[in-house]
Amino acid sequence: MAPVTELTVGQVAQRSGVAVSALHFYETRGLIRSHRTSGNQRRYGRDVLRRVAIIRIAQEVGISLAGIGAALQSLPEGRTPTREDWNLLSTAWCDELDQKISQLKKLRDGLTDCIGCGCMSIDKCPLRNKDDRLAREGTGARRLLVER
Amino acid sequence: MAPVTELTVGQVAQRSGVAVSALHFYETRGLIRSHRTSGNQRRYGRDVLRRVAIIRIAQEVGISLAGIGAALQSLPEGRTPTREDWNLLSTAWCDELDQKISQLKKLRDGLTDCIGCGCMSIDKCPLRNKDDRLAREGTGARRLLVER
DNA sequence: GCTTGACCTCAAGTTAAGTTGAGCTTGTAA
DNA sequence: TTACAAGCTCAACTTAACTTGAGGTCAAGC
Repeated sequence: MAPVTELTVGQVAQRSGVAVSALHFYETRGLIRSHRTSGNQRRYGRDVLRRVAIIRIAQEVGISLAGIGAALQSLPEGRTPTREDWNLLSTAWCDELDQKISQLKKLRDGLTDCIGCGCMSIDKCPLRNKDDRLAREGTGARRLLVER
Repeated sequence: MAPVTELTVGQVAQRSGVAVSALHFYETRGLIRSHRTSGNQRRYGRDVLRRVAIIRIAQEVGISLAGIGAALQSLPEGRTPTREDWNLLSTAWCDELDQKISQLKKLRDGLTDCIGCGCMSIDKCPLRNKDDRLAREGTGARRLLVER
């Protein structure tokens, strides 16, 4: 058997749980890289599994592929990510996660208030009325409902 | 001036902070309703503001329009939502929110562990390896990274 | 040496949630 | 009564993240 160091796209797909077409797609987006055999088939180093795993985790956290790409770019060109690199990324993403969590919490608390309090006349509900307030404040400024 | 009970699409747009085109769109999706003037222009009852507000809140919470539609369907046909109805919806959505929050927390804690612990060899990282484990467990079953 | 399954490329399709534009109609204020 | 802002419909475009399909190549086992 050939050394296990090189993986075909199918093998990567199976081990990572990501479809072959998605791997192709990630490649077009510059998120992963491969070299080709003489017969033009993709071959991946084992580190691609790390990358794909990172990509999936980040997506799960709600980061766009573009964002993930940017983060991965920050890694020294073509280098297999070290623990330092990973550390950096996960710290950054952890912060993003924290932000998202607190945003959601604010919303939830808003809803909770709406349920618990007497505001159920709806018309006085703080959440419900943010919109209206915005409108009255003038522009159609598309501010999000949540305070940032 | 005519009684303020009926709103034009433009007025709804302004008061709700939602674009006219979005209101049209919501209507095609059955999320809001209007009747027409003899000249075929939309007129809305004031309760549309409630509906739109609910829609926006739910979206903010990460619920899809389809999901919102389903929830709104559960309200008695064509009735203006009462405080009871709203209560029901917000309770349900609050639960969804809670779930989302705890999902994110799990992910964050996973990341945090990865940062703090010695697992930074990456290869032993619990997050990183969920994929691989899945692959080994057999199918390409597209399970999400997070436990539910 | 042939069959078969894995690969390859490239174009087009998909879903969500709208936006944009064209061409035409209403409604209202001067 | 006329101008012009606001409405109307319908089709097409947008972005993200892929998937699907067509048409053709590669490689490995029998």
